[in-house]
Amino acid sequence: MPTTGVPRGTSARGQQRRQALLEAAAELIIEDGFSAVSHRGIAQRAELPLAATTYYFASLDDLLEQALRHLAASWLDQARSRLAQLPAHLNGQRRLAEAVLLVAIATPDGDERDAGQDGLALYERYLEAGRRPHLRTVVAAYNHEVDLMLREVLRRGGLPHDVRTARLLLAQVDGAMLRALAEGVDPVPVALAAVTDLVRLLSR
Amino acid sequence: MPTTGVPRGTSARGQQRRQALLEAAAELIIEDGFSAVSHRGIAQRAELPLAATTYYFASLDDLLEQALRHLAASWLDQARSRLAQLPAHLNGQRRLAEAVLLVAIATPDGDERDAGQDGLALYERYLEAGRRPHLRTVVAAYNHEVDLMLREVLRRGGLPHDVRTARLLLAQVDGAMLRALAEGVDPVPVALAAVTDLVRLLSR
DNA sequence: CTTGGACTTGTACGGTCGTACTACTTTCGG
DNA sequence: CCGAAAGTAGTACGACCGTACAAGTCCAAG
Repeated sequence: MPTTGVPRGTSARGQQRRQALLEAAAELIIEDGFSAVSHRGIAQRAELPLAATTYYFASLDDLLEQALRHLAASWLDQARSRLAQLPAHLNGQRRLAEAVLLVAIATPDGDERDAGQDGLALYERYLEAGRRPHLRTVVAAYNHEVDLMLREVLRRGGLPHDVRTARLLLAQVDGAMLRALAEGVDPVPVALAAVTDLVRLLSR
Repeated sequence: MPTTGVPRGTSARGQQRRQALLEAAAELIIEDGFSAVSHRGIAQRAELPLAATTYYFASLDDLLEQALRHLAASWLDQARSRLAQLPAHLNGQRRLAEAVLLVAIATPDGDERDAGQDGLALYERYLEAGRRPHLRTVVAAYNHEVDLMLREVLRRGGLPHDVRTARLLLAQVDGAMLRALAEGVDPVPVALAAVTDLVRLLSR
């Protein structure tokens, strides 16, 4: 269903333009943060006129919500493809911890990145959703999917794979990452150490 | 040292006004979020003219940094006073988990609040610090103090009280709180359950 | 070919923003 | 008591913002 009562952008070209705007918005969210995204910024990034942003989307809120949905979907896609590449049995706490990070952190190009600014967007979604109720369902659905994947990782590691444990893992990753990002430390090693500790506790 | 080379607000009245502005800014950060705070909003809240905000502070960034410092200090004060009221021995995993939350979460009026919007500011500091390097030291120092208090709580609970364990606890609280806030769930019970699980793992 | 609706886009409106500036008042050492 | 410095505050400037709108183009149905 379209964003307004009036049909907008139903043609092939229209859908292309919508998509271009959403991707531009997603990039800006990652680079500059949620609150720094504007109609004009999106239009410039997508190389489209300003008015295109108001033609295809009812409001900036609407655009941002759909952009977040787009982001979450691509994050999930990546996490799923990473999970698919993992072996059926994860031996060793270190290997298990690495697998947890692979599905819990959706960095753009794998773990080679230092995730300087990019990681922030991953967590800004929490804040933004807390403030804007209509984003909550998006985040809740995303987190639920991550829970499921983490349970699968736990299962492959021979650990208890109930929901509580999965949530424990995700919260640990989020908390450790966020702290490292805030303190200007490389977040991935910090999160890896934290998750390794937690995995060690779980396998006692 | 003053915020600029020129001495500003050294008089008694000047210091009062500075403080009023900082407190107004802190309240606005908590209520509306970091990015929604403006010179005009602060001035209105403090019942001072707009120009007072630019007279006492070199820039909005400067004002926000000092406001965050003010907030962190008051959070630490509260956490310290709560820690002081705790018994010397914390018996039981539930009691220990509650103690962890008491020092790790600086809600304004204790745990009676549902921490609807207020909790967000606690975590928005992470995001803002990640984006603005000069805020990192503030957050890092705050977190370090919380680490120390959590180690004391662990000690009173008869659990290993090294830094790693304290960081594990804080990350768990932060991750669980943030998720609950984002999903619109009452965050304190969620965090309590998560910390209880972690404490159970630690005391095995 | 015509015509009506979808699509496109330059432009403009009203608003808020950070900050600078200019007068005015208060304070206080000499 | 006075003059300089500090403090105070009203106002203005340029920039950016979300959004509305009118005038244009395009295209398929009649």
